[in-house]
Amino acid sequence: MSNAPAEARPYHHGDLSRALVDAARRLLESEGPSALSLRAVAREAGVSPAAPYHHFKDKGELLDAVAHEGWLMLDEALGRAKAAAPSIREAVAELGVAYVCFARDHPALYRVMYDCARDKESLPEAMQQDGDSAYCKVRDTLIEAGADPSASVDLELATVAAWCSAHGLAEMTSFKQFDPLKEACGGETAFLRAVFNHMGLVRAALGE
Amino acid sequence: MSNAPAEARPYHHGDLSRALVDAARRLLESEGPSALSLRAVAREAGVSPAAPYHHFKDKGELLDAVAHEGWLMLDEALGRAKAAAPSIREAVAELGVAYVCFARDHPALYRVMYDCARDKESLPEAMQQDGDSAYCKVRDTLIEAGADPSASVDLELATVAAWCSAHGLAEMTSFKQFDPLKEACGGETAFLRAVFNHMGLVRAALGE
DNA sequence: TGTACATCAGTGAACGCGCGTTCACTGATGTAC
DNA sequence: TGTACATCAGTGAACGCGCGTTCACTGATGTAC
Repeated sequence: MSNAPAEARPYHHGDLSRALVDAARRLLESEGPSALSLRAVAREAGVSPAAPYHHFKDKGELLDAVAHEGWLMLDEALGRAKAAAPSIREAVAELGVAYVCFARDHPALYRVMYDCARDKESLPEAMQQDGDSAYCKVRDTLIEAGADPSASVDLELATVAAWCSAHGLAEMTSFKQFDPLKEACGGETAFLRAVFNHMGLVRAALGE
Repeated sequence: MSNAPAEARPYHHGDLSRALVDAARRLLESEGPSALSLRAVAREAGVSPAAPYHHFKDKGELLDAVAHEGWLMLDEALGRAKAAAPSIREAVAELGVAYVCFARDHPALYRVMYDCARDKESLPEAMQQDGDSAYCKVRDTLIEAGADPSASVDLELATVAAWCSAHGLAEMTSFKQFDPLKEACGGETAFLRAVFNHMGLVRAALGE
């Protein structure tokens, strides 16, 4: 399973921290979050259980690195969705759909991202500060769609509302109860759009 | 810590399954979800590690019982909120606020509820079938507020939208990033109401 | 009412397991002279 | 260019731990006669 088979790898790995994060992600995809032990990650990377300690202080620090990577991937996914949106008014909903699809396609990684955040009772700092972050993309898109950037509290509230909606839907959409509804809407994506529609986020952001 | 101290308890407990679920909830409140092992629950209930197996097939079944209790508590909390709402139009937002407050006040229990659901990829069956369930309360309230009960897909979508919004906000509100915004809104409850406002759920449910 | 006996609901010791982490170690690498 | 040596990044064995679960057991309870 390891990307770098044992016989090819020299004694010094070269970039073990990178390899460990990759191994963790592979494990998450195949086994789920409960399988993500430090030992399992080391095993997956083809390295002894003690090796990770040369690169991460403890298990938490490795998990943080994995989560960080997850947030970067989410940023990119939302960036792509925004670029692909047919109009600025539809862009908010498209961001929402892309967000939920990211969670659906990487459920274990998504879980780790929020588990880490909950441990610190804080979302990643970059989320509010880095203009490339998913959160800032949502806020900027609301502005482009016509929200008043000088009404800063309202703008933040609208961004939070959108973010929460997407997160809530992301966690719900995998429940089988919603299968009939998805079908009635004509597929999962149509279902997601329909739910977002019912939240009226853009209208609310514009004060309509 | 046990409700029934060892010296007072007879050899046969009387209602150990009840006591185990209570012990589990006490543990959740004090130690969080990660402390919820079968052994810890037995310990907290003042009973040997093997005793629970006379009442629950395995750990999962005990957890399910705990989660079930959580859902009942949530049903009651929403029932109280609905009864206390000043008008039917405000009732939806009040349900949302009550939902989030429940999650804030019982964070570990709330987590277990959804962890169990995710394991089965299904919310509790009672949620859709039992008119007393939290989910049905939300749907009924939307109808009372004027949503068209014959437009069943739209009604379900609106209910899902409301539920997802509340769940999303419940998971977000504990992050410290939102502290300034809460303050700007004049307290946590005002913040919650403001976010729900920005979701425009009732308006959307009415097709406005 | 008393007694024999089946059943129920506990006990406590033990099982094997995987975990996070530490430790003394060693092989590989880079640098100073 | 060669060599001594410090440093880096691995190894593998071991630590103690708490876990879920099983087992043979035993004390308490309820029932049939």
